[in-house]
Amino acid sequence: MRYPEGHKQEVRAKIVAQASRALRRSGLDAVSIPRLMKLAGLTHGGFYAHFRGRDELLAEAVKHAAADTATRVFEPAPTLDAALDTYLSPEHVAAPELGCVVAALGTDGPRQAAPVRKAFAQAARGLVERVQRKLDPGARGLSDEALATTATMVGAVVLARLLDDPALRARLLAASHPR
Amino acid sequence: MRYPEGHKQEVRAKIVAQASRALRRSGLDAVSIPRLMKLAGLTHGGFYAHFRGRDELLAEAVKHAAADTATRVFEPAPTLDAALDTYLSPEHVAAPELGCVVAALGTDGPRQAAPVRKAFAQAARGLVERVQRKLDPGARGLSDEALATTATMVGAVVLARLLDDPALRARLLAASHPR
Amino acid sequence: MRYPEGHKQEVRAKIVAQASRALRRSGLDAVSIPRLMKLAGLTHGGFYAHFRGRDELLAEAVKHAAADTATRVFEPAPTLDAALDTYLSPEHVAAPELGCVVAALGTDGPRQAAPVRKAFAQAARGLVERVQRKLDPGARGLSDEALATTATMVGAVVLARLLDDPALRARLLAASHPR
Amino acid sequence: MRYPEGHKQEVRAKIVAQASRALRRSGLDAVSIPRLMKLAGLTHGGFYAHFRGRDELLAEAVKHAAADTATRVFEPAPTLDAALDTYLSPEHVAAPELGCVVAALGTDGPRQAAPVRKAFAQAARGLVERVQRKLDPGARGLSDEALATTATMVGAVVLARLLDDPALRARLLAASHPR
DNA sequence: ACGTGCGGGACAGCCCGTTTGT
DNA sequence: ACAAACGGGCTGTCCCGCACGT
Repeated sequence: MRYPEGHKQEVRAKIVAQASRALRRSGLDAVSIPRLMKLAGLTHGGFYAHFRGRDELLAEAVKHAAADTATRVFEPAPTLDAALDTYLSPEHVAAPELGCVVAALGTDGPRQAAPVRKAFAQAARGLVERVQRKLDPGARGLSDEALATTATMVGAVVLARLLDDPALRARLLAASHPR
Repeated sequence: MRYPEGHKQEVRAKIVAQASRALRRSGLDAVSIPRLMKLAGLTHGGFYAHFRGRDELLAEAVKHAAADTATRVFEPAPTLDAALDTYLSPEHVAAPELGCVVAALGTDGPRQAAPVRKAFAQAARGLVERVQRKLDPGARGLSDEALATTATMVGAVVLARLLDDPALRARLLAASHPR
Repeated sequence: MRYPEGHKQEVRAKIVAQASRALRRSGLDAVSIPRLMKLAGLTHGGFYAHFRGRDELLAEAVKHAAADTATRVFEPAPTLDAALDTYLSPEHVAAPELGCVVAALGTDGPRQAAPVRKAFAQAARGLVERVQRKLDPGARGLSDEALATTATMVGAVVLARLLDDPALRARLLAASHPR
Repeated sequence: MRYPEGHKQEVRAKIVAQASRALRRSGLDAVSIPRLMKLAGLTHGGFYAHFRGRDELLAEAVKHAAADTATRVFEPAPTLDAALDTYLSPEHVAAPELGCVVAALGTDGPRQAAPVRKAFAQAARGLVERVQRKLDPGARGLSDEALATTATMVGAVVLARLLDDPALRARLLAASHPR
């Protein structure tokens, strides 16, 4: 083979990782295949060796971003309180490209093609499950508390990113923290 | 004037109204000037007689949508509870083109050009103010409760639109209702 | 009446005069009604109070330009030789907006709508007649010599305007002068 | 490559050829990129893969047309007389899209952007050189006779196309023929 | 696997000619 | 006589998807 074993998987992962960040920073429409491939150090021509089309990449990138949030926010946190400290921090609000894909793109999800929409749905459900697990690791299903808490934290980050008054933004984040 | 008095304002209003609905249904990027003008019964040629450019229209449309939500959701409601009944209803979730612009496009706001971003910021603040007024009509400033409630209701609608399980969606909406 | 007697004729004449110059300087397509009316100190809306449409103005302007050439080039000249001195001068070549409309726009004539084309045809025939009159004031009809001389002088100015070598241009003009 | 070897050159040549004809028939302004590409069997989206912009195409098309005239008029002609028989023929006058670009568009040349103007200048000079070569194949430089003859033949075709009297047109062409 | 290049399609912004009402 | 407004066209740009060759 011309390329080392596992090369393809590496490249694919690199593309997805770049897409995952670019999506959250700039939105779904702003990220084009040429730009994306350039970020991955390639040209746009090779894209279709890795993905059937744009939507397949987007779906993959949304999944990647969701997993990224789990790793960055939920896994290190010992309690829900600690997870919310991170999720509702000014840093998370200021760095959407590294943050929660649901807060970054949630409103765009329902408008996408089926595969992408599915990925968003799974990301949303996964977020609630993460919260649930912190609330009660042994529980089965999703509690009302987990649902409401997730709604609040997502809404708080969305609203905070919209507001242009830093003081109000800080108050909103604090007020949205259960304790 | 070629057209009756106030014709221009009518046409401008019609364009803005169409934009306001189209935006919330299809997202900011999906609505193009040709499509928009066609919805208003015109062709794209005359657009620049009404607006300086695309962003001016978008800003206007966001403001229109925010006012629309105030009219449809908050003004008829005697109490916050009643307003939330409407805001968190399945009908609101299912009809984004008639619903809250913050829930429909919130995550896109921060990525827009300054005039549009400003309109989003004002819409977000206006939403909190509406909630505040229902909570305590005489209050000055925004209370923590208003901020948190707004975050919850916006997040609940965003999340509900993402989820593809109707039962879970209904539970989420109910759980996000303070009472 | 709101405007003094003869106001309309004056305005029409001003528009035609501006068009006549603009045409020869910039070509038929480059002269737009808005620009033209602004040059005449008016807004473009009133244009159709003076002309049925664009072509009527163009035809008028071509006629005006043809008469202008007669006045500037042929009337002051005592002989054909003197007329050619003017027609083939570097000044005429350098200032198309004041020069012969046939040399300035000749090739565009055949592509215009009927009324404009007619005006060009008349301008061309008039040019030959002017030459004929200088050659033999008493003659009836057009002589071969007048036809050939006109062809040469028009072609010389067209070619001279095309060439970007001033020395060659001067030689061309001199060589195209019968004596 | 997706397309056979030399495909791009073929497509570019096809576009230029269509432009070259359309230009001479309809004028520089009348030929738009969408129309042109449609004539070449393409859509206007791909145009900028072949040309930097409109002016690059126009310059190319003018050069192509000049070469076309050389091939059609001058190369087959054994003598200047024969070349003039063709150049001053009713057929040439009636078919500008296949004829001399200087006679078809000469007056538009000086009004174009630099690259196009240059191409016109070269076409004009080339025309004189062709005449010179027929007059005296061994000569260096351009003689007065070649300059004047070229002016006459160009002017005759321009004038002939302007006149709407077929009989007069025929007399003009005959009278402009040196012998 | 990847680079290059091409074709179709869409859009923003601009300008123009014309109509219609005042 | 005027002015606003509308319909239509065009340029330059971008993007997606694909077909090659390497």
